[in-house]
Amino acid sequence: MLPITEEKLDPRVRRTRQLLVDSFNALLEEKGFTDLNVNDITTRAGVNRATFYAHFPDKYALLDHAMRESFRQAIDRRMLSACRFSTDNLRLLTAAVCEFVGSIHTHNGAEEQFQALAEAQIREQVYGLVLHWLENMDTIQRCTVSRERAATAASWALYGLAHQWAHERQRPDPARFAEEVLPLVAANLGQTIELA
Amino acid sequence: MLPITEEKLDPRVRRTRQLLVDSFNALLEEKGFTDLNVNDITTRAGVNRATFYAHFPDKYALLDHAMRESFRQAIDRRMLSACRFSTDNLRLLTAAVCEFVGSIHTHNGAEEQFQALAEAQIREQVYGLVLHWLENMDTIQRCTVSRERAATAASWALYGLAHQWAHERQRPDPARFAEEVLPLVAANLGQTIELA
DNA sequence: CAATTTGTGTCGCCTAAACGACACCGGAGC
DNA sequence: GCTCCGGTGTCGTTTAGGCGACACAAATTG
Repeated sequence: MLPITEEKLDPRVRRTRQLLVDSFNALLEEKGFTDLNVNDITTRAGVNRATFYAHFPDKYALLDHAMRESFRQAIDRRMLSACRFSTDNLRLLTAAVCEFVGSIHTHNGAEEQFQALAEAQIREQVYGLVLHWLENMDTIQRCTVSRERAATAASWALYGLAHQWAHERQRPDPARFAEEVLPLVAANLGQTIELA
Repeated sequence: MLPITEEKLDPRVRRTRQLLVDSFNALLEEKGFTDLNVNDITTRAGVNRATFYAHFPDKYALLDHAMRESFRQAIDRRMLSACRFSTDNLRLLTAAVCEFVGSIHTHNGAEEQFQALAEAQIREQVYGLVLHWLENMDTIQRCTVSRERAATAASWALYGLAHQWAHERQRPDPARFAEEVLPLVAANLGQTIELA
């Protein structure tokens, strides 16, 4: 029941999606999200424009997909999805979210709709991961609220903190910041579990 | 009539070929040419094995293609194919061949059939380039031999010198070596043209 | 204002590539 | 000897993608 959704899909599909995502990310750095059209993306990807619409309804959907992929990789790289809950992992997750939010903030700070979609993606995945952790806890104590509510609170709190951190002019080290705010996030989970 | 053979071919074909070439080059570094099979190549490229045979009859043909591409890029990068003849360009070409031969020699020194195919590819292209230069000369003087013969002599001499250079234990700088042997190569062309 | 221009989204026809199955060969091991 | 097996090469069927054309909306421009 690992969250590894390694869909064994047609190599052509996988390839085309990757090409589009890569092209999109490159253009994002160069031109920003707003002035960047489907034609740019497909041309650079070496893919026909019609093919784009076979995969994504519009560029917003691609942004959504790209963000999901990008953030998922950031999580996987730290081997957080494979692990179970621990205060260490929670700290690592916090730092990871900070770095991710920070990087997109510095690069695409002004872009409105961009931020919104990225935000939703990140929260969604943090929610999923935290919930996954909670479900696999062996010591389930003091379940005053459902895991879902706890996960919701934790994911929003976590993102909010990262957001604030990203907007500070003099950002402290992500790891240090994570250490600092750990109790706040843990408090949300503390309603369902007993922290070590 | 530029040698830019930018065949406007189906993006799928271009893409697949590139994937195969990249995969091939990577495996070449890791395992060498002999122990490396079609399955390895296609698996890494994310391409079906049958597709490989739609493009190349066997791995030798792919090596041929990869060498051609690789060397052509090395030439294009120095903008030699776009230029006309000059002693400077001849010097640059010599240095380029040395570097290319040197790199494949250090990496795949032992591989027999590998060397043979690479050799043929390089000579062929040097021949084509030199011939192109000769054909576009404006001062055609003392044509005692045909351009084709001169190009043949020059390309073989050039490769031979690069080959010897690559086999020396203490290789001098390619540019320096090119300067040193320039008269030898130029001598072959000297039968058809008057050097400045 | 009308006349472009630029970007978007869709559709039908055709081809490259995926997939699985097949026969073949040469070597390893009983 | 024999079988087994990994690698090779081919074939028929199905599907993703390329291509051009189309209608449409939103700027731009004269």
